[in-house]
Amino acid sequence: MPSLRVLFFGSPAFAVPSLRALHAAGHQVVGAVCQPDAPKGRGYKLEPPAVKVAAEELGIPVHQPERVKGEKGKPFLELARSLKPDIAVVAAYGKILPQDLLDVPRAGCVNLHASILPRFRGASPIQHAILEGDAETGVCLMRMVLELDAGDVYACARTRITDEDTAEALSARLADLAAELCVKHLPDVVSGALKPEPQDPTKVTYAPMLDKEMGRILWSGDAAREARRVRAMTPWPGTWTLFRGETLKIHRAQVVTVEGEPGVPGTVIAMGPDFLDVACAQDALRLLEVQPPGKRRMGTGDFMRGARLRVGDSFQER
RNA sequence: CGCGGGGUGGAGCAGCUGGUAGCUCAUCGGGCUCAUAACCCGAAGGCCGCAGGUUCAAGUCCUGCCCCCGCAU
Repeated sequence: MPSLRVLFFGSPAFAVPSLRALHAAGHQVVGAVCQPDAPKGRGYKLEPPAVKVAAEELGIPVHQPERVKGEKGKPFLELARSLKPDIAVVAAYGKILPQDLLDVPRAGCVNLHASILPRFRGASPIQHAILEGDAETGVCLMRMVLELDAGDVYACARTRITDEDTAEALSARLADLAAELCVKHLPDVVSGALKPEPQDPTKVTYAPMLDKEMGRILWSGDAAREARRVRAMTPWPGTWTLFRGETLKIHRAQVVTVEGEPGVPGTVIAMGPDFLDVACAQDALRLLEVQPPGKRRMGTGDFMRGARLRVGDSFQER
């Protein structure tokens, strides 16, 4: 297999297996482009993206342009051209690439997207696949065009979503699938041996960027969906509700079927030694692991003891 | 110097304006029960994060340090 000059774009952990796989497959990764280090965590400590850490370990030159578009992006555009890549592989880079940058590699740019396109174009396909209750999801290797995630698809790999999958776990699995898919098909993409399929425009759905608000538990909703929300928003943005005026994080929960009317949404309708059931509009959500502000996460049993919680107490949606 | 909460028997918490540490659970012993997050009686278990300071007296006030966490990013 001929070694290709690959320019890699990616930032978070999801992109790391692909970067490593390309390197391990003997391709010449001429650069790893990722987001600039950003202040994170308590006290604003500067943290490098996962890709930067991995790239440095592999001896791959790292580039962290502030801008890749417009006038301010010119320097990086020149840099990219100077690397003379055969192809660019993009995996959760975090910035939109302009056309002049997409045109730099001789064989264009491909993207590793964490869904079976055209379902869930956009920034958070993994989380939305869980939230919507999809039975399976996957990754696609696709041609990049200016419109977000709209390019023709070269190949996909699928995986089932289990009842236990959190976004974190599923993301790790998909990252490995992406790495495999990428290494397997890249040479044929560059040679032109593999022809991409256009996406069916009637089946397009979007997975918009997540925010804090997506982690709000809707007691006025279906408990099954809220249970999925807990898994989908793990570890970020996390799932939470309001209890006695303060936010309570919910780390683990499951659905409990309730005959007839569960009761006033948000109300505790049953308690056990290590769980408590809260009424939703449909069925109830059984809380198993929570976290009050300023405390570490704890089993629901511990939480109930400290909070002196009783049946009839309630959680607020907003 | 981003904002803020917290470190009290094994666990989760209370302890207001300083005066010999309390609650719920767990544990151990005994009893009771068809059953229940079972219940009743009794017991053990804490140098109150660390180091100084103020005071007749500090978990409780002051100072410094260590550790945990929430928000924000």
